[in-house]
Amino acid sequence: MNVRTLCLGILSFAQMTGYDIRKLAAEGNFSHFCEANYGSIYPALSQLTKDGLVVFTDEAIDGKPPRKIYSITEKGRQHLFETLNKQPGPDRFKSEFLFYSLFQDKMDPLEFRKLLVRKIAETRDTLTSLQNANDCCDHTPSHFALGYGVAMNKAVLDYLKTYLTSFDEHNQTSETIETDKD
Amino acid sequence: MNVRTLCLGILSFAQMTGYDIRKLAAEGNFSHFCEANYGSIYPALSQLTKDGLVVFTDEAIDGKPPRKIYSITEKGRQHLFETLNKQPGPDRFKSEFLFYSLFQDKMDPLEFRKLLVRKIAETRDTLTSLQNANDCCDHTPSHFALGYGVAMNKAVLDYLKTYLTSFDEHNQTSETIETDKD
DNA sequence: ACTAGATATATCGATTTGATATAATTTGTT
DNA sequence: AACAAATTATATCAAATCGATATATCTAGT
Repeated sequence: MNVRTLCLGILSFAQMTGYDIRKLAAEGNFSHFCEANYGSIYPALSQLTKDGLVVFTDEAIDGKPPRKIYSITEKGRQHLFETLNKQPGPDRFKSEFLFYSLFQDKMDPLEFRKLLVRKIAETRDTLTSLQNANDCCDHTPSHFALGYGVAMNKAVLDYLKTYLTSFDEHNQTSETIETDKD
Repeated sequence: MNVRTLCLGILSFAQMTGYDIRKLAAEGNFSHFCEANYGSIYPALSQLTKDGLVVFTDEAIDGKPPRKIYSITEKGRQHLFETLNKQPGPDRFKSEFLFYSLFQDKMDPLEFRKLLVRKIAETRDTLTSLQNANDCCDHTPSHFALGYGVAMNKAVLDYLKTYLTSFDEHNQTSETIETDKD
C-alpha cells in the first residue's frame, strides 16, 4: 500500500492538514498500517490534488501562515473503495531487537538483559496505549484493529517476561540490575 | 538498521552469495528483522567489500557463470559487534489487512469475510513454518526469536478465529462460504 | 529433447526515509 | 510582561530502499 492510499483512507474519516496526517501515521493509531513521513505525505497530497481525489482550502487569513486543510472528494472516495477491492499485501513485521537477539551469546549477559528489560517496558507502554484507544474509540471497525494489536502485544509481553525469568535463573543476573515490577 | 548490517549479520553465520542472502532476508527465517531486495543487497555487498568488512571468492570455473561467495572478515565481525552495542530501533508492524478492516462497514460482509478467512490461513501457515524452524534449528539464540514469532502468531490466530465466529453470528454468513476447519 | 523453474548477478526508475530548514503560534516560566 | 521552549505547519533533499525487470545458466521433470 502506498502513501496516497493511506492519506485517502485517513481523509475519509476527517478533513485535516498534512501535518495532522503525518502525526496519525507516524505516532497515532494509524501507525500500525503504513508509516509515512513529511517527505512522502506532502508529495502524495500534491498528486492526489492533481488527480482530483482530494481538495484543500488554503486558509491564509490576514498575515497568518498558510494552512491547507485537505478533504476527500467523491471521486477520491470511489477510488479508495476500488483500491479496497484489491487483495491486501502481507503483514510486515520487522524487529531490530530480534536481530540483536540472534547474537546474545556474543554479548555480555548484562547488556542483553538491559535490552530485554527495555523491550518489556516498551511493549507494556504500547499495550496500555492500545487499550486506552480501544476504550475511548467509538468507531466499531477500529475496535477490530486495536484488539488485534492488544492481542499481539499481550502475547509478546508474556513471552518476554517468561524469558526474562528463565534468563535470570541461568545467569544469576536478577539481583545485579533493577527490574521494573508489574 | 540498514541492509549492510543485515548482510554482515547473516554472513557472520555462514558464507554465501547475494542470491542466498536475499532469499533468507525476504523469505527465510531472517525475514523478521529487515527485509531486503536485490536492489539493496548487491550495492550493500559492494560497499562492504570496499570497506574490507567482507571478501568474496569469484568462482568462475570453466565457462561457468560467475558466482561470488561472500564471507565476513575479522574487521567485519568487529564492526558488527560495535553496531550491536548501539540501541536497537523500535519494532515495526505494518498491516495492510488491518487498514482494510477499518472500512469493513463499507464493504460487502462476504468480501470482508473472505479477507478474514485468507488471513487466518496465512497466519496458520506462518505459525507452522516458525514452529518447524524452531524444532529443526539447533542454534540456541535463534529459538528466542522464533519463539517470539510463534507467540505472536498464535495470539493473532486465536484472535482472528474468535472474531470470525462472532462475525458469522452477527451476519449469518457462515453457511455461504466454506471455512477451512482446524 | 523440450520446458519450466531455480540459481545468480545486476541495474534502474519510482518511492520512501530521515533529517533538516523555515516561520508563526502556543504554552510555560520567572 | 518578557522570554524561552515546545508545538504547529509546510516544504525540500540526499541517501536508502523497493519492486520490477533483464540476462543467462543450470537443474529437474516430462
